[in-house]
Amino acid sequence: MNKSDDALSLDNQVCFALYAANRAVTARYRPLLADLDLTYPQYLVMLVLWEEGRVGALTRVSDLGRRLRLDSGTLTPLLKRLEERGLLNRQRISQDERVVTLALTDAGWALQKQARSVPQKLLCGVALQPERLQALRQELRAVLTALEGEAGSSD
Amino acid sequence: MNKSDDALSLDNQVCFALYAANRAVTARYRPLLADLDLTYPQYLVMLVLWEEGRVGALTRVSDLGRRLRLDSGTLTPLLKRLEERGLLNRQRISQDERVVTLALTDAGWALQKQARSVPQKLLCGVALQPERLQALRQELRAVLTALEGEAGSSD
DNA sequence: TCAATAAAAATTGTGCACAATTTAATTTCG
DNA sequence: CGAAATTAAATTGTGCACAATTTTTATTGA
Repeated sequence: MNKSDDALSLDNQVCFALYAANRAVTARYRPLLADLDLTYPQYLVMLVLWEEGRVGALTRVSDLGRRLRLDSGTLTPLLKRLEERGLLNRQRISQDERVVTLALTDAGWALQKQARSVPQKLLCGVALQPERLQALRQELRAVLTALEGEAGSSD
Repeated sequence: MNKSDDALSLDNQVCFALYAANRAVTARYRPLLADLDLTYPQYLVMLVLWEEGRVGALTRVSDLGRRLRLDSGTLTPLLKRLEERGLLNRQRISQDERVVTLALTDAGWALQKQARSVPQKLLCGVALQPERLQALRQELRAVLTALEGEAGSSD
């Protein structure tokens, strides 16, 4: 049996490539985010809050979950850590006491300034053309869409 | 500031696409692997052992780590679980007592038969052409190579 | 020789992910 | 109205990842 024919061969698995590449990218982020004292998932949460807060929207935990594809089991403890650090406040809304909304503090907004240089720094020293990365991003979005069965072109 | 220009926009981040796609793929695997009572990382370990055991090689924990880019902090407890389930044996070698080698049991080899249908089943119901997936795999390998600074075309 | 160094795996501790369940609030509908 | 169903978040428990340290064994070199 030829290795390149074998569906169980590690090297032939897109999924392993995805798994390994994801961890390699996250590892590349780690020292940059350490300067902000954030983990990668925490950084993603902050990205959403910076983006939605900018237009004056109040982000709910469920909104975050929809954007990041994470549930409350992951988000609740993560958000508590960010709250303890003083980056955001969590508050139930009076119209519906089940809902928790998230509001950035001044410290949370201040951190955005520091974070602006992260994407630039990340690409620095990586020998990959931006166009190629954008093509990859679109391919990955297509995979995500196909797997989720969603119309995912705008969110 | 235009959203599509914003480097801090979630939608523009290749890295988030990678993160989300990876989790979506793993989620797609989960029910298939549940039939084998394996997690995805456990499945990857078994793939390596099936592949290397086939040629009669004794796989070391360090070999696994190199292939999967995982350290002993991750592998040791995972391998202990697989050993407890009777899928493999861990044994230190006499030439160098620091080294732990892994040998599949009969049950470990038997599981390979069940696993053969997994790649097929995974693609079933996913509206993605195989050629496109292979192109994606190669792109991801290029990213991995660029990030690790390795010659990664053969392993 | 034997102390210093290096190497392999294990251990410890933190923080995700995610399934499953629980709690509390809201909505639906008979 | 008021019980049943639904929803949002929190909780509980398991299994990765990974940094940092420790333990054990092997190798090096003065």
